[in-house]
Amino acid sequence: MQRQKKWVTMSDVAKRAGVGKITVSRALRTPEKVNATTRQKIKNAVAELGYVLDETAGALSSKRTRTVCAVISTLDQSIFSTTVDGLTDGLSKNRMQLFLGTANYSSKTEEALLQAFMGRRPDAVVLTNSLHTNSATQNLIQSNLPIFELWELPDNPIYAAVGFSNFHAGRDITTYLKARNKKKISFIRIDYQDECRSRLRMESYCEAIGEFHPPRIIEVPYEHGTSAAEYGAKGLVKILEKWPDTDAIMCANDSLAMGVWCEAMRRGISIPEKIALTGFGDFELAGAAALGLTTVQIDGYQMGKITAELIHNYYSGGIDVPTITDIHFKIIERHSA
Amino acid sequence: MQRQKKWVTMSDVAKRAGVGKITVSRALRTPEKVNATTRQKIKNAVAELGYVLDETAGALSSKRTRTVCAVISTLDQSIFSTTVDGLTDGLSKNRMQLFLGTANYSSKTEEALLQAFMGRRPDAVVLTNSLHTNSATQNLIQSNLPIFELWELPDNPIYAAVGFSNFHAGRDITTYLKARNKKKISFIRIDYQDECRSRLRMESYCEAIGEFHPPRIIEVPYEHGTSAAEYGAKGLVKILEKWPDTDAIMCANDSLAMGVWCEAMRRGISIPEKIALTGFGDFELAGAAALGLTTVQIDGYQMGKITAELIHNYYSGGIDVPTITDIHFKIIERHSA
DNA sequence: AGTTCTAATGGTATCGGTACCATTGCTTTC
DNA sequence: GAAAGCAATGGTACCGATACCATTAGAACT
Repeated sequence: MQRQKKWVTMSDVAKRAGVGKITVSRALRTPEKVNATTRQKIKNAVAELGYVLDETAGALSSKRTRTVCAVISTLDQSIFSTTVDGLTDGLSKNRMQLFLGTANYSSKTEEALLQAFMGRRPDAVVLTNSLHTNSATQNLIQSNLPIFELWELPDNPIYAAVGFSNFHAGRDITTYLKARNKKKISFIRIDYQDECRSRLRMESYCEAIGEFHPPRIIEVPYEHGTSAAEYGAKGLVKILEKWPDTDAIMCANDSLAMGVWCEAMRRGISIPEKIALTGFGDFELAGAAALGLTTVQIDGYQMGKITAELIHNYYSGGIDVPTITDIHFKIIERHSA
Repeated sequence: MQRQKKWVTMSDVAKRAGVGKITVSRALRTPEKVNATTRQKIKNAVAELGYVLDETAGALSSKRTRTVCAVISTLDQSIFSTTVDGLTDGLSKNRMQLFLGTANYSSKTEEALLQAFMGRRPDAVVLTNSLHTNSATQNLIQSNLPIFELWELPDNPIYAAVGFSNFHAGRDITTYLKARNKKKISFIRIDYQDECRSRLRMESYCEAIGEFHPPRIIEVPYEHGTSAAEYGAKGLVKILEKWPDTDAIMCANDSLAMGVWCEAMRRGISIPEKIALTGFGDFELAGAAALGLTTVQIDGYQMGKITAELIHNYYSGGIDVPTITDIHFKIIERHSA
């Protein structure tokens, strides 16, 4: 254990500038309330001493930590990374910072993480896992904090939701394929523990397929270490076995679609002539320079940024936070379907 | 601005359990120093009141915030996401939490972010950007905090580095291709602002190519909104124009390689028969089920986890933190080269 | 019995800021 | 000219934990 640096304190700055420390506080927090000359003196003292305001102490007395805790499912190869970028960017504009934790699609882990995070007394909580344990939900409600659920629009948000309708997304993609005269549409998804968003899209696929033909669903439970592309490749094989007349495949995400695409290439199955293919997420690999995948685009960065702004509004007064903020989705038409 | 919840305090718990509040503190921090029956009474009181220890206050008096600040280049589609997962997982084991910020490959932004982060009085700082402004470096040194530079092994780390040799990685991949009897090897990279890691790999490519043939390098400055795959696709076109006899392409990352791969498919260029292809990073898309790309694998998760442990060691006493921790890399041989 | 030691517990000061209220001096208003 | 208003500043009491030292009681040893 090494020595701790002795930090310069606000009193040091005050002494140096020849003012009271409360004036220093004001000069840093609400400069407009301090006379210009005084402000300059303080500014100089701060620079000379290399003072950095201690948010830790400020948080304790003001009861505002200016922190937000985010629990996300995973960062690895996931749709949530842009959202985190948007969050951190948006928060830093308002001198707020983000605590990050990953729950690996487990609501049990999420609960433990939230417990730990509550000790940080955040000003807001952001969640991307769709399912929470009862106990976690109770604690969140009792905390009386603004809780933001992202990437979906639940019927009863704990506090507020910023996202889009997964149900509509699944429906629209199905409709899109039907409109392209596809007759036999299959669906592939990975069944992550405690995740229900791609299930929603599956349900809407079923509804949109309706009387058209019985649903054709490949659903594989997630196992650690197996890549989505692998599931996709295997999924295609299964589909060809079970339903050889399939002429369109909807994938629950772009990584799955990549697996399907590559396996199709290997087998000489042309896309979209023989089988049309759609994904979800509009990952980099979906772009025209790569797979050219028809997919659903969601602006994850914007979702994070908007959430940061809503949090700011919540504490700025006057502005009510909407329970539901729909950022919508967009079907990006490329040459795979 | 909404009402704040009145949190239960340690004194409330102490009163309920009929002990002094310092005993409550001990029961929670160092349970072994408290009598079993007392501990149980306190445990009950905590449960009944739903008490959550306020780390904010604890940090102020103990001068240990149990937080770590990480500034990463970007999360989006990047190699750093697994590292962040590893960090958060590793830290939470020791009741520590991670503050995250993204610097978008700009050392100016990194500097601003670090300034803000210093206000949080972290116990350690983690950086993935390779270049820092002078002022940022000075501040970091003066902070006297353990600073961890990741994903590389600089000659003079500010405090400590956890990573691998980018130079060796570039060299080994070049040697690998030469050993496969490749005669004309080109290299593609994106020139990000304030980033020098892929440049290191490029330099070692030049060195390893040596007298073999003049270096063949395609280097494109990064522009926001353009995907790596797009650069890859365009890069292949340029290479075919400038050096039609190229029989191997080294890409500075797997996303670039995907662009090359897809463009090659479109043009009917067979990989690896006509042109061998290598990437860097071993992203999901490189896997056997997808592109089957020969690439360099780095265990980013482990890098984060190890860093978390080093931070813990630093504060646990006794154990010295090594200046350099080499986690190595591995060439994964698949069918693209 | 007296001394020493240890385990268990508590009292008080303190960490470094901000909230709240008070004060000062000057301008404005009727 | 007195009252009221306002801008600028400061004093003091906290916020909710932990550090540090003190205290107590009983065990162990001489």
